[in-house]
Amino acid sequence: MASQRLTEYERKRLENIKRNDELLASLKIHSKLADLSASAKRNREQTKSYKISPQKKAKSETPIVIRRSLRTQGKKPDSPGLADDFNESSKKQTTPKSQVTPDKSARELTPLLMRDVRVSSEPDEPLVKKILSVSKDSPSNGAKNGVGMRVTASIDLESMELMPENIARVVPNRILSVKFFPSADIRMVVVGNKFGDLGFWNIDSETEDGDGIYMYRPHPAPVSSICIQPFSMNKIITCSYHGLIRTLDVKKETFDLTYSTEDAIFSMSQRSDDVNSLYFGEGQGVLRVWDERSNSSSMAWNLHDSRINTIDFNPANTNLMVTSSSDGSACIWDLRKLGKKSNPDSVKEIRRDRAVHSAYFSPSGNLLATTSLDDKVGVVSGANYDDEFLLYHYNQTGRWLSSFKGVWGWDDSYVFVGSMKRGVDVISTEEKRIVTTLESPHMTAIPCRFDAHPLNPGMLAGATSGGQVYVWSL
DNA sequence: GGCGTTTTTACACCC
DNA sequence: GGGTGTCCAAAACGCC
Repeated sequence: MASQRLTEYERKRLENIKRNDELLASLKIHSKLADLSASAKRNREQTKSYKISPQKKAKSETPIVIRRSLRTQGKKPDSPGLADDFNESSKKQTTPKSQVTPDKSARELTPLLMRDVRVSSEPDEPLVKKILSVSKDSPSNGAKNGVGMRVTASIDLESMELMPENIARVVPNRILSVKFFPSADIRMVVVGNKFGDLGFWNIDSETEDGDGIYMYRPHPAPVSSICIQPFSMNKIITCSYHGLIRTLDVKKETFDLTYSTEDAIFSMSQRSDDVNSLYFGEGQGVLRVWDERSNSSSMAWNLHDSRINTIDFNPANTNLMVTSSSDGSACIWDLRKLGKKSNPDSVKEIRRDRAVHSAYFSPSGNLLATTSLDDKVGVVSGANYDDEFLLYHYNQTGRWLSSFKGVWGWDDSYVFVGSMKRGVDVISTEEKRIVTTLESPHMTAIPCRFDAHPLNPGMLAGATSGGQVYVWSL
């Protein structure tokens, strides 16, 4: 039975390898064609796009898919013949084994050099320089905005615009996570895709360094979340379905290993007032808190019966946390009352008929928006979040698209959520309806995942399942 | 509650 | 501009 399975995976693996080779070959040809006749092609090919480094391809593209498909299907990753496919040079077993991950192989515990996992042909220097230049300024950025590092503003939806130059294909394939650098000084977007690629797009730097697009492969499986430390932006934390949390230290130019587990990590978040703690959702409903100072994890709480899709904190009271889960609920928790029980009581449970893909507190903390597979966007309000309105919103993204997650803008007025009709539906919490849909002829795909720029009102990034990023601005 | 099965269907490429 | 191949995820349902 088991050996039959393995044979099946081996077959699929070979198919995958072949397909990836073909994909990469076509990309290579494509980029060469683009160089030769850049402006003669269609609109889609004129937009900025990542460029693959030829030397990195064979090494980086093929094995990744294997480990991912095994992992996500719950198979042991170290099946015969697959153990040494990632990085042959680091087979040494000298790395001390972490108490969290007794059976991880050594290669995964070693930090990855940025240049070793670089997939794009762009050199690292301009990106590193840029990030280091803004991370110096960040404390002043934060201070002027007080708690939360977020600007509150009322914006005019009509003036939000998607300019053609603010569109780029940052990575190949499906984007799962998108995040702006929390700086008012640069416009930089970071995205994570299904293959484990991390893409950087410096929107303003096309003259200095090509399209300003950089791509790395720190993970062998989908990048489920990205956190950027607002007070030290040279630290970029990423987590993956493969069970690893890696922290990119831009100063050291390494992707360090922060945490490792056998289970998939589906979500990750930080409290705005505590940069040393990392909250993440692991496996089928487990929440864990990682303390960076002690380099250890707290006890694990069993908050849900299925995967935790999002974790968010109330900006006005970061002791209040909300989790959304595929068990059909979103729950609010008081962190001071989680206690020692492995199954603590929630402050409030919001039930939905099907999986809840997101739950986010509004900028003031007074409202909370959920997006669920029962085709609803819900907004709860009131002293105990007991008042609720539910809005029909078609959320059947199917197999090829990342699920929709409605995000807040820059005050409590609007929730932005992807539309299957190639647009962004904007829900007014006051009018309790979709008041407008952001549309553009430049959008060739459906934006699924969003991030509202924390310091730049009106600037919204939308990421697609084809690796594109759209940035609206005022 | 744990499992196997069924269902969903957008996008990019290529001519 | 239209046809075709990708895809092997995730969730719900049915069965025991």
